[in-house]
Amino acid sequence: MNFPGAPAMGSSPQPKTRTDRAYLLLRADVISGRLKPGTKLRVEQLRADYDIGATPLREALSRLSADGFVISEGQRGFRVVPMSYNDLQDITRVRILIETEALRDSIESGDDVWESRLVAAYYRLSKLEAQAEPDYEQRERANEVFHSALLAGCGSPLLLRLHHTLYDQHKRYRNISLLTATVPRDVHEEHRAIYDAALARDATKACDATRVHIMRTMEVTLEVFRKAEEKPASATN
Amino acid sequence: MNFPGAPAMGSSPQPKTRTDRAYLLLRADVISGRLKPGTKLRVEQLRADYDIGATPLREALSRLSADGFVISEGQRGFRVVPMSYNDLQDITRVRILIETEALRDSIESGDDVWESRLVAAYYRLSKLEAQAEPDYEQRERANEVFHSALLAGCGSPLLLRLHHTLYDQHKRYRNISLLTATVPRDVHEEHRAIYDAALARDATKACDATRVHIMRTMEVTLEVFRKAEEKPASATN
DNA sequence: CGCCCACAAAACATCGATAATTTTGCTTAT
DNA sequence: ATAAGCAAAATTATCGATGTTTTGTGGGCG
Repeated sequence: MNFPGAPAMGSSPQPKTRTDRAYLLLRADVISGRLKPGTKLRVEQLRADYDIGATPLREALSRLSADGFVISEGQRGFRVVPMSYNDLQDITRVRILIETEALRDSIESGDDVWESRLVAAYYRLSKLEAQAEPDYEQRERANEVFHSALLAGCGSPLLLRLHHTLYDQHKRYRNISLLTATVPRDVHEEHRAIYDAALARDATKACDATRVHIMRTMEVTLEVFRKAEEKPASATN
Repeated sequence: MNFPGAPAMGSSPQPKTRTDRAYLLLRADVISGRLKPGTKLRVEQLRADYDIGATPLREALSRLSADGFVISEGQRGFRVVPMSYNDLQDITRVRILIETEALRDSIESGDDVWESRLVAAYYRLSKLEAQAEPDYEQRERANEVFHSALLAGCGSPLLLRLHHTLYDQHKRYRNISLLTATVPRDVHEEHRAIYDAALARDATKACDATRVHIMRTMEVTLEVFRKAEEKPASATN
């Protein structure tokens, strides 16, 4: 009764194996903040929460530890990687390094397809950013698509992979700051600057704009984060 | 991947957990070339070879797949990451990016301890490189220690971590080219240039020298690698 | 003669249970 | 009362066994 299987549906990535599902779920929960920094990840607990066996869970946790989302403490289990002022600065710094390099490459070697995809992504993002009543969920996704589109022309799989991981690690910090969103900031203008420079094939200008953009993002986040650090309401669960 | 900030020590005498041992053994065997590119990693086989249960092995393989040493193919098990001309170029490029950034930082903020360790590492490396009858094992280790010492002053844990992984991925390519060692090359001179610039606190010059050094290493390896690619003797096992 | 389907064998992924280790809580002596 | 030492409890790491998917092979049909 096992047919060769339904044709692949690209849009909804239903993970084929349980390890993959566990990986994606845990990753998403760490990034979204549902799993708080420093939380101990007891396998029994996770087993109940996700309805996945211990083995695939441990495998997923192993992968995540290599990615830097959780830490594997000797024989004392796993816990969510803590967040810190210094860590955010470190991630930001490396992200700038990786992203500007990839962007430069992308701009210099991107073809027509790259351009048109970039235009589309920017158009969509602009529309969402212009909304008076923002849907953060969609906006976040559009933001991610836009940044990916910028780099898509880059010829280095490694750079893209690193960027993906760093982007999500950074996102974790950004997510906690969204809650307390604060400082006035014209994000759209920053995006526009990058976009214009990219289309004009001015790599240096685009990289500068990207640097500014990422730095500003970090600064806003740092602000919120420092406050949150003073009164730690983290669940030690 | 879990490693302390400590400089590379070849062998962790007794990894605390079996997963760790499996991880280190597999990693070493992939890097050394004992496990050939593309080889299918059958769990039963590994189980027999390393005398470690299936669970820790799978966890180790998961970590390695996140590190980029093996690939996890859907429901079709694991295999050693293939090697290719393009991959080497990609790794080299990113390694240069990461290593020069870390080096610049290190030079600008390294203290006395950093300096003295660097002197020691260079001294040892020089001695080994001057030997008429080279011990590649030791030389390789000294090389690693030297490069680590150069970067040790860098304030970014992330950069160091990335460097460590990239260095080892690069090493894998270098190892296969050692067998067919060929092109005349004054490695010591390249090291000296980096060393002198670093001690003189000339970051730009040191980065340039590093770039040259890494590029030369890649070129030598590419040479050998291209030949090997023509007559593929790889085990499809 | 070749292609396709069905079946069998192998390998992978997963589960439940066991062994080993760490943490916790309690007792006792200073 | 406090700190050290021991014992129980919780939790992790690991193993052996079981279900599923994939792969290889042979026979039937066009």
